Amino acid sequence: MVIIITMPRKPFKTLEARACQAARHSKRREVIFEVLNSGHSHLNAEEVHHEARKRLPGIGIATVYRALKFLCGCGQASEFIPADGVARYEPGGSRAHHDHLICTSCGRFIEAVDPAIERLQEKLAARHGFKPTRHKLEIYGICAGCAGK
Amino acid sequence: MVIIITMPRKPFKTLEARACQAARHSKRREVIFEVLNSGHSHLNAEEVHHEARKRLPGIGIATVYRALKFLCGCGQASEFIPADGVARYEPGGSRAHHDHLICTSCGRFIEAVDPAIERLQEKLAARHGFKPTRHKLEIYGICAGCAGK
DNA sequence: GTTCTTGCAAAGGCTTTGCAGTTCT
DNA sequence: AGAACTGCAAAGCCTTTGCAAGAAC
Repeated sequence: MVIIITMPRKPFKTLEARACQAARHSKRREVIFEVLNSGHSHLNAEEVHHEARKRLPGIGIATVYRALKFLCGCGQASEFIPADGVARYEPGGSRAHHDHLICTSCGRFIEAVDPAIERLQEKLAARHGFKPTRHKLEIYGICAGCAGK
Repeated sequence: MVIIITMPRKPFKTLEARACQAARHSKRREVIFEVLNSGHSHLNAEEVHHEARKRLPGIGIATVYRALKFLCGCGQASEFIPADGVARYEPGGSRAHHDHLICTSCGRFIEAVDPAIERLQEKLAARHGFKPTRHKLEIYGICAGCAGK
């Protein structure tokens, strides 16, 4: 049986260079880009909005959502959706790929990569005649800090 | 910095045996359990509802959601949330763990497991002082069928 | 009879969209 | 001027919840 995934949450479409260049210089987008790159990471839209407001008090949540989709489309940000279904955003595109260890006790996100796992994933996909374009690995559990308590 | 994940979508809580036994015999729950085990897999709540209606025309969507959470809590079903943020359900608990290859062209879900990857994931977590409880690996790409076209 | 379950409708939470006004080129 | 961007409020979608009625024990 074939299951069709309908995507009510519109995935950002990868924009062509043309579209990215057609973009105008916008203070809002710049600020949102800065927020993503300011050390805070894995922020959700609301948190990005909160940070952005500190710099541009009038900025609206819709603008934040629009800018995030735009940045994702241009490869300047990436979106990921953890088990609670609420999108979170990181600077950069897939270039800086990494997986996540997510602490279910304190909510901390730890970034990690293991080249060996990456290779095995490729092989696993190949074994099923599948051409992978991207993947997502999330490990939920208890982080070192929380385990110590 | 620590990020707290708020979980607006309430994760099903693992029910104690007591709670599972306190449950009454309910035709609805039985039917929903059957739907999950009927060969259709990776159904979302709406699809489960649709199937369940064929057998019990009057069943409501709220009942479906409640039953799914309940079954997940008892380990008789498991929930997973793919990149579109819409929950999908499978029969069985974590016992029958597997990862997913998801075709972005036709929407097909392919189940796969690779013990070597599982082991490496454990090691990766351990390397970060992290005690994993569960994990999720999704590989998005093009399946063999779609690639052939 | 008490406790659990259900349907319905309403509410919630996150995200997108329509539209009129604003900004950039 | 023309095209893109923005804020606001409204709408959408998926999911949860309150409540009165129903079913199970």
